[in-house]
Amino acid sequence: MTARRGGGPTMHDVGKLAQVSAMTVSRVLKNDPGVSQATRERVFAAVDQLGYRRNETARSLRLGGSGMIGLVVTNLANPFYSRLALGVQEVATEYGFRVVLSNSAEQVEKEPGLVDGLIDHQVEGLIVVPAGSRQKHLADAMRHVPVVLAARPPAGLDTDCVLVEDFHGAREATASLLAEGHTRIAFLGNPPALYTGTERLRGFWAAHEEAGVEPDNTLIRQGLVDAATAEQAAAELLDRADGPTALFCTNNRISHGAIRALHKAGTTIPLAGFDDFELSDVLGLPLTLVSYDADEIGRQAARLLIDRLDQRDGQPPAARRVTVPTRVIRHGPPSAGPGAGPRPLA
Amino acid sequence: MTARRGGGPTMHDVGKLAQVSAMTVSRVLKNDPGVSQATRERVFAAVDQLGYRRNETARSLRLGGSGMIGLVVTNLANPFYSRLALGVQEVATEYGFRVVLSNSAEQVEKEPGLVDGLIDHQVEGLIVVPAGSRQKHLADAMRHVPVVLAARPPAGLDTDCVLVEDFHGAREATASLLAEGHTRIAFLGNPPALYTGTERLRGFWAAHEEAGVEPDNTLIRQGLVDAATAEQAAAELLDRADGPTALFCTNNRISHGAIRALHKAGTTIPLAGFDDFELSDVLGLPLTLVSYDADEIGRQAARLLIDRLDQRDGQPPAARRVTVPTRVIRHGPPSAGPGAGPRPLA
DNA sequence: CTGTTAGCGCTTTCAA
DNA sequence: TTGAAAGCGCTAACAG
Repeated sequence: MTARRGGGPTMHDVGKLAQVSAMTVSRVLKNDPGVSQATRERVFAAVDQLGYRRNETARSLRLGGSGMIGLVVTNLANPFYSRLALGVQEVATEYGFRVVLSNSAEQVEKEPGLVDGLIDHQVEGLIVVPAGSRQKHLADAMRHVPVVLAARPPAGLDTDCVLVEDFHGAREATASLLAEGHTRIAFLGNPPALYTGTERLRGFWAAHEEAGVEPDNTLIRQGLVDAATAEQAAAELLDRADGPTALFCTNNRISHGAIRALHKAGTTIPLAGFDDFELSDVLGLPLTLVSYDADEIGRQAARLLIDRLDQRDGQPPAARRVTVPTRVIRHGPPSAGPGAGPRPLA
Repeated sequence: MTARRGGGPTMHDVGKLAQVSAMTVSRVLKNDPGVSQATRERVFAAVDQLGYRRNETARSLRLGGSGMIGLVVTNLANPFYSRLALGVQEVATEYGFRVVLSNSAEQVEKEPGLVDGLIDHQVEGLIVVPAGSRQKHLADAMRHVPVVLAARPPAGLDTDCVLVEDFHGAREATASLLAEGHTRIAFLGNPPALYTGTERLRGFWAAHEEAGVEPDNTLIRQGLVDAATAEQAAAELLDRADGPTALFCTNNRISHGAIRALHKAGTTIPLAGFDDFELSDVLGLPLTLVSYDADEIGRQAARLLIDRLDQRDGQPPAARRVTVPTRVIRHGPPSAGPGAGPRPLA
């Protein structure tokens, strides 16, 4: 077992050196106006000399609040989450809160433990991007602190959330493919248990209905969890004689897998999908991407949470739902339309 | 100002319900063997009923150790840092430590504040990827807790660090370009104040010397801080009549900028650089990338730190330096060599 | 303007 | 096997 360190100087030590009580040191450090300038200076001198740092742990205990909010995400390596984290941090800092980040590293089953851990460490609130569809651990968490969901709606919980225009974005991007004349568009999606998955499928479907095109069910693949599974699914579809003339991908990792499949097959067909990504514009592929501001999701979530913290004494406000807009981006060569069929790469 | 929450049930409350003292509750929760089975069960029942969670803040205060280590990075959106963070977390968890992540969001001047904040929150040790070359704040930090540096060496500090084979990797990648006959290779690098910058330039230079090629100083651009500045620098070089026949980039963001410049110029020449990146293999560009395991940097750093924490009572060990190996990866079409000159894109 | 007292929730130590 | 007392470092509330 690892030894724990005892500790450095305390306010008492500082006080002794500055010839005042610990209480006065506390006042000086808190910028309490009721301290003479002379004393103030002596205290600061003592602080410097001892290299004293106030113990926030003791402070939290005494004050009954840690000044921390917890953020739980699945995968920081995905820019979506790291941008979201930046947004949370930006707003939290502004309001004097510190953010403690927890990363479930793609393991859904770790999420409840992370949430509990954060609560044990006295975070005053939580922002969570739930990895799975089970939210019981979040209901438990809500017994202790306010919880705000990001990018996923609550399932049986009465709390705030920040969502992307999933339906709208998917419909718009799909419609753009349909407008180019594509009628055989493959859908590559994450597990239907995820809200974003079903919602984006709904948008995909709605665009078809509006265009009077019947979607081909055999071109719909859900349950893709990462770039590798997406690549395989895409490869299988591309291999079919009656394969798709365009692809729709529900997130950046799935797009990556699909792009890799296209590359390996040595062909290309138009691809639409959620999430813009780095270098998407230099791939030279016909891409239609649904882009949105992940930072903004984080900022909004932080605002909702802090607002709830401010209201802690009064009536808890009714659950709110904030939506972050999407916009469609076009990259690469203009689509040749479905007639051209799969195009060999240059 | 934000109200602070009072608090949920305490051990005292649990004890009252289970008809034991708080002390016994503490023992049960700690798995202390000296408690009767019957009592144990009553306590657990009370814990469940109240939804009790042990207050880690109070615990830390009493124990004189928080069980947390701090990690400071500049930019979580860069996969290098998020992978590193994963590695740290992996090892820390294994040893029962929690990781508190702090992100300076590219603002070098925020780093000292983050470090101080973590110390105030009683982290038992720190892992830092220093953003700049000034390390005075780290010297201050070392007065309180052990500090391990990742990806940068200490400058005037006596402490452990984990480094990449910067020199070796740069030399090897450059050598591969030289072997293809290139003699006019541009160097696009980050500010020389950063260790990785100068070290990678040294490798670049050494490869030239070994090949008997005189590097052209006018092709060397240092001080590039992001993709945008790199893009501009690359564009300027490509625009010259006596421009380079190949590029060397010192990190992923600079590579991204250079690739975009190539794309906009509508030409391509071989590019070598540090850091592999997503979709590098489907760009269809002749790339020579120096790849390494960022997770492993994090893991090693965590090991060094935890080892130091274990030795806290005894003699502090001498500063150690661990190196993580690099390997060179080739992507895209075989280089046509310098004779071919800039090649129009397909 | 400054100090004393008490206690945040927990655990170590000592006693029963 | 269990409990009482003391105190980790800090600060609100009350003196002086």
